[in-house]
Amino acid sequence: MKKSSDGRLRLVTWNINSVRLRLPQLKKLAAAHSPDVICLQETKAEERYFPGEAIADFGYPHQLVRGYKGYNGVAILSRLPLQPLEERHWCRKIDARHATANVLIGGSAIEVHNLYVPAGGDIPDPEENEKFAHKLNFLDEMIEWSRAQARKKTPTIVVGDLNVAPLPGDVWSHQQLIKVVSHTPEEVTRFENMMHARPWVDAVRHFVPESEKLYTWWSYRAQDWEASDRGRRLDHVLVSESLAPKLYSVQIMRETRSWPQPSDHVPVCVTLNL
DNA sequence: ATGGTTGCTTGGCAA
Repeated sequence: MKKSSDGRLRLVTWNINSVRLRLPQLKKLAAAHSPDVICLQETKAEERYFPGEAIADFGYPHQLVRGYKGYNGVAILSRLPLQPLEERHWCRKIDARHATANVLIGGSAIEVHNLYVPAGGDIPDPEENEKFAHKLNFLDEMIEWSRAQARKKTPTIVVGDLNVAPLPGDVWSHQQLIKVVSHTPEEVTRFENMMHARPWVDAVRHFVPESEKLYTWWSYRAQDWEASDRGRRLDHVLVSESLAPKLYSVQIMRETRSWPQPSDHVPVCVTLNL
């Protein structure tokens, strides 16, 4: 009997910054790497305008889409069947920052959470900047949420644009970004507490030492993003402990930042041998 | 030096 592909799961997370504008890039990514599951953030499309048929046509018929007009929006696209789960209402808002489903593979299920954490504005002070306050509250809720499912047996993967670069090696200059939203001690401490709460394993740092610089985002504002290389690692793949031994490889798809009309984030790909 | 670019909701936000 022919061996099925049940043993391998390849998952990509990508802040696509408009799914309609970058549909050709999504198709190219799917063709190049053939992931089983693609988690998107910042789709920026109402659900009725989400290009679901086109995406099904290039291989992802199972879809869970959350979206609003113009901002936020997340989606889980899959070659494998999905069993939608109820997303949490973070910070008492309904804002399309969370999509969650069981991915059914080889007779078992893996719980996938796709999250888009608020960026938090420019001023790193919750008193002066309500967007930063919202971000800190969101991260506090992620700690509680992780704690609530501590040592749960369900194999779980959390991915998304978490908008925090937790390690000095996750930013181009730890010193110069210490007071910049995404790398402040307030955010980093919360991120660490969230990681310890379930606990989660950082799938990318599982393979790449902390001393090595790693980025998934480069600002549109740089004259030459590649030459200046002032990036940050904002996009993450976290796995529950039982999945850590099954991690096979990770890849940050830096090359997509050079594609025509790129997103400012690049996809992160993780492969597990189940 | 407090700029710069992009994408959406066409004009002012959000990132």
